[in-house]
Amino acid sequence: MHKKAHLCVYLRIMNIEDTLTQHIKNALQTLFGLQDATITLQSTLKDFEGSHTLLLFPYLKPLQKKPEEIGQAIGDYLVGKAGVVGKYNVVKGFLNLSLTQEAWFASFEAMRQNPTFGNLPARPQKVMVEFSSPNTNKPLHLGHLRNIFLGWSLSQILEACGYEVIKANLINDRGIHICKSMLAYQKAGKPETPASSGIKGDHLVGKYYVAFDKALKQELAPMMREVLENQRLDIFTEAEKITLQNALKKIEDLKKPFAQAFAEITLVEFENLAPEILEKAKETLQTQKGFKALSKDLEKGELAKKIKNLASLEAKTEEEIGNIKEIVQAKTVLMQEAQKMLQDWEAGKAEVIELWKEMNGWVFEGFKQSYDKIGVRFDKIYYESNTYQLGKDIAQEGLEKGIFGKEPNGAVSIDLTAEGLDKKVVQRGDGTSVYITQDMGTADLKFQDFGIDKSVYVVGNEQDYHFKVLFSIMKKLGRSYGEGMYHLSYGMVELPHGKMKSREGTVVDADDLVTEMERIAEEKTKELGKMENLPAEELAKLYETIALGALKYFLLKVEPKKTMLFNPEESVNFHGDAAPFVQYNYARIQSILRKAEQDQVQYGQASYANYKTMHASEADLIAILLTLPAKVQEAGEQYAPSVIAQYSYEVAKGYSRFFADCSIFKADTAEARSFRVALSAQTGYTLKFVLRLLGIKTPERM
RNA sequence: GGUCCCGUAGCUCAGCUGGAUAGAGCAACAGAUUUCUAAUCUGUCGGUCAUUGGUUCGAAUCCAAUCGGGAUCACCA
Repeated sequence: MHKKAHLCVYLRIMNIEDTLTQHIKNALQTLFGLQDATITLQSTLKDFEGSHTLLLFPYLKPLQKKPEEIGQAIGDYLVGKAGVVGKYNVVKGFLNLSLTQEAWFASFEAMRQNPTFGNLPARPQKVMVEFSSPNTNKPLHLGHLRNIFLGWSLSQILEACGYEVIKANLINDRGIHICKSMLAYQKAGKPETPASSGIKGDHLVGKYYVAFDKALKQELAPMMREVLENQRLDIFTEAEKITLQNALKKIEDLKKPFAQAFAEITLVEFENLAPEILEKAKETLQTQKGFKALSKDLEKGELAKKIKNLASLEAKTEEEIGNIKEIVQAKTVLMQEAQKMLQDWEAGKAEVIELWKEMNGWVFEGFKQSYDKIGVRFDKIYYESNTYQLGKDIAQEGLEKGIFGKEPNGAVSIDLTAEGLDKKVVQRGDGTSVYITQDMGTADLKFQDFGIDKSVYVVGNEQDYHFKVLFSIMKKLGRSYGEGMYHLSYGMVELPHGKMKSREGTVVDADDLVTEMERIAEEKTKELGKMENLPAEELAKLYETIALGALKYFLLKVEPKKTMLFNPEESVNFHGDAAPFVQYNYARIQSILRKAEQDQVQYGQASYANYKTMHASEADLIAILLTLPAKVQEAGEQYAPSVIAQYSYEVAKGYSRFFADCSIFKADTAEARSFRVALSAQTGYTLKFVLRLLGIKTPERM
């Protein structure tokens, strides 16, 4: 009872912003009779004295007074009344407030007393976060890692925000992609297994996927030549012929403007350029390919314009060739065999199912190892082989409700043009599912399974449109969770030379990357030579903690929707704005706490009750620590782990500065020493808290 | 072509519910350790916030147009 009342007092003082806001409201009303004025508080810029700044601009007009006048009046009121504000200064339209030492101590104490500081009150809502959702034909790569880390971190953040969170993974274990791997495996004719080959299951299956692709290319090349050069179309249906002829005509039509534009270019024009660009240009001119890449290297000007024009013509031609390829590819023996296998799978043909189960089993085992390694697990795993037929009843339901309509051939569709979207088919004319059919069904399944209020999808931004449509449909159908659907859309991770392309072997494999990061972590640790006394087992754990931390932080600190660049040579830093720096500060704090224990330094409130002269970096650090709940809330509301990542760096930097400015065990007074240990402990709590939200571990020493 | 996203320092990124002199890290340069972890701290250098116009007391931030980059526009997934 007593304890509870005690806590309430603290909680009231704790939120300085709320307290200040309330006092300022009172001031405005008492002094000027202003009701319900908007109050904008922001943190004070470095160069000015104070910690909180009130913007006075909004009051200038209604009060018809100068900002200095208003600022002084409010400032005087606050200093007189509140006991929170010690002094103030007014600069132009800004009222800078300095808090009293008592206010800092009181808020610090409140924070310390709250063992779950940073967690928001529980709310009776369930949210499912679906992430990872891999295909089972190849191993995880860097792009998947961005997805997985985002999903995991968001789950932790939402839990801290008080939601009950279900982490779900929807594995795409069926379809043409896995049939390709299966077919290649079958054809290879030797009974290779992960055990026999020593290759991790997902990598082994990926190997056969690549093999299929290679064989397909070989088969396709002469066929494409037949079509493109000899225009022989006898193997195609009439409808296909028409499409192909159209495409061929377009390509033909593009040739003349291309040749014309090409003729206008002379090598002389390139001669002023850097030698490496000249080299590139020569090659491009010779092969008449790669104009797009070349145009990126050029400065603005006449020449760049010409090259750009060529690049655009080249792209159009390539697009047409792509269209042709799609049709021709379907005629290859390999693709037809793969399609046949898919049909057999759907028909439940025993030997196909058996092989499918075996190979998927290998992949799942491989994925499990990867997930374990990066510290990720799921509460629920869905398999698309179980869900891909779902959603047909919803198509029916939509028809009955008049939300969907029928096409002449029986396809079910929805017209979303009123919302700026298009018409979308949700079920084929033959009654079978399309992609969105199963997503509708799965959305309902998730609700049936867990009674969720919100549903988050961590999926790449190439599916932005798809989710707009899906969410719109589920809302129209009146689903209770419809308003709570959110697409956490993230951008691609690009490499210095451009996109990752599995076919060109420029994919950064997730397992390889983690291993490489651990190697670097080991190298850096050894360079520093501080950890030589640690047993090998603990060292290995430390390397893993640092390596994964660096990688996760690197991928999480950037706003999700932005395309980001990954440069293997230099991207994942261990210094500055990076996880190892944050972890390092945590480790330092643990070292301090160990020493405090050893020296039997008390650091309860009583031990520093008489400490009065706080250093500026101590107050700054408290101010940073106090914003934890606000940061958690912001990150949750915006679905933005980047907010937490940036905050973790802010905390670490604040501590690092404090550490440099204030000696702890050699402090002038015992009070100062105790307080600084307490401040370190609270910082340690905060660092651990936020790093956990990012899925990053904290080392006890490093 | 329609729609959506992005464009901030040499590089990678913050800031974008409008507020002071646009911030960090990396890189470069100059300092700091008889001291609790230097994977650190302090400082210097570095910017027409893509461009133009508009709204406003005030715009990197909101609106419009333009230019660049990307994505997407299937009865594919």
